[in-house]
Amino acid sequence: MGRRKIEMKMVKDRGSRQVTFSKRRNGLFKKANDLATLCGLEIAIIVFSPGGKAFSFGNPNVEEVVDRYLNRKSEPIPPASEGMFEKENEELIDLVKQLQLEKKKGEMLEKEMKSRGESIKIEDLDLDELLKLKESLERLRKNVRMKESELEASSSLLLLANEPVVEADASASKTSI
Amino acid sequence: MGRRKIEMKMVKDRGSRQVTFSKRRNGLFKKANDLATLCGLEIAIIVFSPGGKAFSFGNPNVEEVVDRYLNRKSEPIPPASEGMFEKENEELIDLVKQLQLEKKKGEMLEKEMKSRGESIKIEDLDLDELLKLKESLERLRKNVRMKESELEASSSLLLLANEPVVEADASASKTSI
DNA sequence: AACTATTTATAAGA
DNA sequence: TTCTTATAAATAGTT
Repeated sequence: MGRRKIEMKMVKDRGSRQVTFSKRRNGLFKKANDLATLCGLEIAIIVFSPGGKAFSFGNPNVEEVVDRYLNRKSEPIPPASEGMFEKENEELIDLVKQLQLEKKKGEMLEKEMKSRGESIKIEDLDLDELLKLKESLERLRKNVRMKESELEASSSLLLLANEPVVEADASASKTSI
Repeated sequence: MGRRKIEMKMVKDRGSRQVTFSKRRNGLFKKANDLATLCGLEIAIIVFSPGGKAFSFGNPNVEEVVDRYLNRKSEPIPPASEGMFEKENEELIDLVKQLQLEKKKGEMLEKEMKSRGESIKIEDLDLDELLKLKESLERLRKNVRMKESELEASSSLLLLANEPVVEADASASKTSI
């Protein structure tokens, strides 16, 4: 589905096959996510890459769907309640406030992480969450930039991301995450 | 993908939802079949229809893929090395990609948030993104926990290595997140 | 189920 | 690898 139609048989070239796999896996997972969203249903995809590595997508998660499938149970997904959103809102507000605090204090988050050293636990949900939010904001940076009329918003996000503003130059256009 | 673009939220009308499900399930399974054919790999999809009925696709079959997925031996975490780091790094990247796929699911939370009139000094667009992100993070939490054992080592490393992002050029090592 | 006007996915290319 | 872009494929609304 691109420049040319391709034969539906195994791609011979190893490199091309890996590229095809990566692209189509992303597309497949997106389709699955769309389906889950549009129809509000449970779905799981498990795929082993040409290299033998397992990739998976699940709504709400792979294990739950697989378990339901293997045990032929059919429990409806509990709908989100009003109270739950209230709770989430409070958490979000706290998160944003924390991030704003980080913005003012500069490298506080990094220092905090370092000071806690090896004893840090993945179970520390707040910190874990902040880290992932930071990661996501890094990705958002690109999208926001695409909207030329919102450069200030971009700046805000960059500040919120608590990262130094690193303008990509010609030789450093590669962005992790 | 048709006469009009549709909102990525649950289709309200039951009939329409069923039609959407049927069409997109066929499309999804075809995509999965194409991927399996082109790349010669194992894949399984399990999905429960809005009516609670199970549909599945598997190459070579669902059971084999699920069994391989559930019984794969958790690979011993190799001693810290650059190679190991990159491997785990990519795994985290995949998780974040899944997070991004799900970030559109925060619509209700978003509206609820706005109705409360909480005035956080960020542009609406940015706030929207943050809200979606927050929802995504909540939904991703389970998956992250599932991967916990695999990611713990790398996560700790990433936390400790939370230096300002260094954009990699051709000669630099890939170290960001 | 079929039909199309559009949107989306993606094979090549850069 | 990431990003374009020309083209193939999927599909929403309709018949």
